[in-house]
Amino acid sequence: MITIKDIARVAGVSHTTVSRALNGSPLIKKVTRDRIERIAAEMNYVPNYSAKSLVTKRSFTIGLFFSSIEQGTSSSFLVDAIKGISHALDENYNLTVHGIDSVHNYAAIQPQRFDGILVMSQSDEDNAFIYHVKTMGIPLVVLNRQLEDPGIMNVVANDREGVKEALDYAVSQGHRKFAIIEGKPGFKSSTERKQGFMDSLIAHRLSLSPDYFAAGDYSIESGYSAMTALLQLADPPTAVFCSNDDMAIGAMNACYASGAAVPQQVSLIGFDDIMFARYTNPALTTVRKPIADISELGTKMLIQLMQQPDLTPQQLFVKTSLVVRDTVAGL
Amino acid sequence: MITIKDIARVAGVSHTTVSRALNGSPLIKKVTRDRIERIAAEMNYVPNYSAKSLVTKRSFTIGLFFSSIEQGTSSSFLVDAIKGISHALDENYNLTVHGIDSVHNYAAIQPQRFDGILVMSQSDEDNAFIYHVKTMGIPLVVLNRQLEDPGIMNVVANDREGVKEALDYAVSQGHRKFAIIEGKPGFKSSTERKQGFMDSLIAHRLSLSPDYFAAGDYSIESGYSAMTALLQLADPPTAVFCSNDDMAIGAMNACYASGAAVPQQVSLIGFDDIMFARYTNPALTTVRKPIADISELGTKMLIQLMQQPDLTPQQLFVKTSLVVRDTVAGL
DNA sequence: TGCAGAATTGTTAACGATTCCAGTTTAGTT
DNA sequence: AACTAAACTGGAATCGTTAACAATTCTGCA
Repeated sequence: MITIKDIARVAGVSHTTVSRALNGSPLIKKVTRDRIERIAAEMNYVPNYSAKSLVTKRSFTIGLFFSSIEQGTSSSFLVDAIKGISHALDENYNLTVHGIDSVHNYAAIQPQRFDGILVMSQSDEDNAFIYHVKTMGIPLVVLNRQLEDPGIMNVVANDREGVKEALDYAVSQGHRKFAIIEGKPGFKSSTERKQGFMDSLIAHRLSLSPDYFAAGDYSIESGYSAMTALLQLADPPTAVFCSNDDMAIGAMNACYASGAAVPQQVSLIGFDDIMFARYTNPALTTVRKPIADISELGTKMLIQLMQQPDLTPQQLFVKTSLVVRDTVAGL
Repeated sequence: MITIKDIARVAGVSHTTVSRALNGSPLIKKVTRDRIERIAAEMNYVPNYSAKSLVTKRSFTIGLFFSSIEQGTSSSFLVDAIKGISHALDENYNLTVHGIDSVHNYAAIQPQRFDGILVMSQSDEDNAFIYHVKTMGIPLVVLNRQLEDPGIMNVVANDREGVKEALDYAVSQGHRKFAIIEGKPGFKSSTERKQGFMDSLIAHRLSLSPDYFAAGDYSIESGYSAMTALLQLADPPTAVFCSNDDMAIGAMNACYASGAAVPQQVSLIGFDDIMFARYTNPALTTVRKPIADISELGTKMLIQLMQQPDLTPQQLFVKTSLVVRDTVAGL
């Protein structure tokens, strides 16, 4: 294994000079630096990060923690998240991945082990973990789930605006009677999406009938039963916004079961753009939550936070995009 | 930050003794050890892994590399894989995750940085990377994709047996006319699954008509067109085995388009049990590839390999399981 | 030419752990 | 009680790097 001392010997300088040259210190003359860099490259030198860490007290690893490793719904998140993060992350940082629910020993989550932590959060059950990280003083960014606490850096999708845009589109297609299947009660995302739904309807001076607000909890099953109820209304809606894609899939199945044609009879709009949205039959029109972008921006914020820990936490919103497929009919 | 020297001071012993006590050295008297362990726990001591790494030359991190981070199909893999791995992995090991295609500098993949490497492989394009790891002498296990090279530890699903079992089931449901949509030519998995298909048919003395062998390449589109062709046959099959779920989804859409009812007119069997398999309409009967189990077993093998690097590489097969849903009709 | 001050480079000591080798204590035997 | 072997503990070096401080080499100008 090549060390800076080996390079120093070859270059005829001290190992300190080598260290400085390789770390871009301004103390080193350009010719010396160039020569040392060339020699290092020739010798295939790779720095020993353990030694580096030991003295600089930085670990060069950032941790990605995500909720519900035991549940299925988060699966496509993860790849997108990792993609976005590695985009923003320096190549000699390590990204370690953990399920929050498999962290048994909170004491092991320490500043000396993580230079920074990203939490891909999907549920308020993550809060205990989030606050532990915060109290340990580890630079932290929470992704994907909107937090109430303004003291934590938070990057999320602009759900409200995204839903409004989708509804605007449906209005432009001629729809006037809109229903919503709401998300899990108590979740910030549920109220945000509902608000976007109402924003659009109000902007277009459309009526908001109480009958058209159906309860849901983000599960396929709840989408199914909510849709079934909606279809039994005397005057059913022509378009239904489902607060996530899972419920949209449930709703679509309910339509099949009730013999209601999608989209001719009922138009459907989802939210998330999960992988499966493009495979449904017909393919689901939905609002794409840009997980990769959220992750990339979050990582950039984390890096800033690592450099200046006193940076004021912000809440950042990333724009969603409307994915028009085949479940909204023109009237 | 608490170090062993702090503990030594409190315990009135040398830091050497503390190190030994905490690492289970037999040289330390039981009473001394117990006392030191108690003090360490009281002081919330957490070892500094950088220091440990520096002297022991172990990094305490194992790397998970997976192919095609830029493609979608692998998404559900990743969560399952991480789940399985963390099951088998000691809590003070770090698991770092990387996309193979985002590794630009092979030189950074070094023994000093990884105690071991797992490759979740989906394509033979990974081979270059795999051989780099091998030549670097890093303990290595390749998961999910069957390798030709017997010199590399390899854990895969028993595709052949799994397909056979699924076909046996379809036969038991009364089917006699079976078609197959094959996987990507040249892939080991394609031939294995095809072989399982034929094994079952031969065992049941059913005929293998060349018309019933349709080419595919594991893509949704190829499933669609293969199925379309199959439906236009004068004597179409009653059951079609699709070599993966993606093609099964394409095939199902082709059935919709041609007005062939699934499963009444055509029964469909997939392979993989991807997340969406349960969401299709009707829900897809398929062969579950036990990614979590593969990953867990692979990790165990990797740990063994790390302890005794001269262990003879093996090829291990993990049993699949048949997931009966709604796409195979009883005749 | 000589010299101050700037620009470079080098010496040495950390960082927190393990480990070799030596030193001390304890126990067992005579 | 004396001696020896076994059991246990400690001192000091080491891993590869950075960084405080010291030392050296250049500059430019009187």
